[in-house]
Amino acid sequence: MLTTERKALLMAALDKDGRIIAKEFSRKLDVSEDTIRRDLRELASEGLLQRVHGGALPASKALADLSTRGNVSADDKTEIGKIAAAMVKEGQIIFLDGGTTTARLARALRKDISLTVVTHSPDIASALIDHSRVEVEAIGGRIFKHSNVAIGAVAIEAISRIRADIYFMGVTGIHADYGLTTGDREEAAVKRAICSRSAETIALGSREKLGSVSAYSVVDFGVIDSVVVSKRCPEELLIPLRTKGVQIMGRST
Amino acid sequence: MLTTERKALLMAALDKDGRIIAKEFSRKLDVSEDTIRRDLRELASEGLLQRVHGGALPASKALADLSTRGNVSADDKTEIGKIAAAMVKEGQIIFLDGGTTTARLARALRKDISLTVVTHSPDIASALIDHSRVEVEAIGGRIFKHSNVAIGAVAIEAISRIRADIYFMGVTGIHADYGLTTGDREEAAVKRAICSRSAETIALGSREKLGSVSAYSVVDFGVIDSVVVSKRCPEELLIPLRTKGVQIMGRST
DNA sequence: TAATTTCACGCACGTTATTGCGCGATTCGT
DNA sequence: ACGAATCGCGCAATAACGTGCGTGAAATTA
Repeated sequence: MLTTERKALLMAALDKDGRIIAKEFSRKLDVSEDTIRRDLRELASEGLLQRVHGGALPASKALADLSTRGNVSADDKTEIGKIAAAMVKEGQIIFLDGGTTTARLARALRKDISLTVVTHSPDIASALIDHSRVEVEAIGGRIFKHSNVAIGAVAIEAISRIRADIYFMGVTGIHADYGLTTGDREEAAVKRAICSRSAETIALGSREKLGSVSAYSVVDFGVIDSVVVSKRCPEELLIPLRTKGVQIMGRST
Repeated sequence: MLTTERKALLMAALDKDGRIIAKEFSRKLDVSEDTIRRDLRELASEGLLQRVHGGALPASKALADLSTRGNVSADDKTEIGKIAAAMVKEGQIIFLDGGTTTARLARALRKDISLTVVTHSPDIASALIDHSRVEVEAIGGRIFKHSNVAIGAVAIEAISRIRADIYFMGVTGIHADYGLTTGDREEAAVKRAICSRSAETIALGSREKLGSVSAYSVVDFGVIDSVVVSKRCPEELLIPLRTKGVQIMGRST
């Protein structure tokens, strides 16, 4: 049984059944579960399927995709959202990035708080519909499907007309040497534009972001004022950041 | 049964029925109620649904409107959405209004169709995330909470830079004498702006809209090209419109 | 051909996730 | 206000996970 052959069988089965259960295939193909898991991991890293506990699902299942993405360190993100929400003061103008962590922040805002939220994420805009005293200013532009935010020249132009008190930035990588990074060039450009229009920038860093690096640099430390992390976050991940003079928030509370 | 799969089923059921009853799913999927409750709790913490005693409901009112249960002329809207979606041709640029009927239109679009959708509704933008070949252009501006669409000068300015093939307009009133009307002055202004930038304007009229009038006039017949109605719609409601020379679509199919 | 490298695989181990159940608290319907 | 249904939480058993390591086969090199 060739590796490639086995992977092809896995993909075919996924296509047919809409799901793969690792254990089943282990028996069916008479290889160890580890091997199947390895295969699935590799196929997942190629984006051909979506790895889940117990097996795999099609990659295209946006629903499964979204819920899984949100599930990575979910408690972390909720906590960070709460901490960040507590930093917001009545009457401020804040900019909220797209992403699951900022979505938590939006939900963690007091229902009766009165402020202005600017966002280029349709999801964030929709999430704030229940906050009757929160004025929402949506930034338009071409929607980047991967993260569901508006990007491009139109978005950047619209951002340049805004002035915010705080920008809560979501990134995919926070690294002492490489600064803040994200997976898309245009998204990075938008984040930079927002930075330059905000009095204060605060990055939200759930555990898996710390110490990791993505393809495109957003800004270096120094541009951002602080990083919010959860209490759960191991101290050793923070040490490199502290040496860079980054203010860490949410630890001592 | 994979955990993720179960969650996906829950979301699908919520989408379809507009509610989830924990006990029912416990039996249907043959797992304990605790497991369902846990799933629901987790999905709720991700903002994907709203937890209630006994089960769960859609996360937001907007999403609740999309479910077929407990909605005014829901089937009507679904049917109209399908008819309108069938009018869209590959490669076109279409403008989608906010509202539940246009949301159904968006859902009714073929998953593999390739076109550009312009919208000032965050909900519509989010709804199209699964349509990987649909390019979404979001119009920014101040969000009008009542209908959750971008309005104001910023929105109108952004609209003025777009040129669309078809505008699918949602209104709250369609009346032979008063034309098309809606409940907000600024929303009416936005609709007019979109009209003027679209080669063709098609109004979507679920049954309860026909013959009713709202406070603010959008446009008169003559500006719009046709009205889509459902088969269920009583003929007598249409007679006044026919005398005005409005083209009625979706009846003879 | 013999030595060496590369690779796939399975196994063991410690870690994490999932699940059902019991319990006391909360909420709902009457 | 009261009984019943539902809830959240902690616990323990089980399943699944990732990783490091050893083995042996295949490929490469000398």
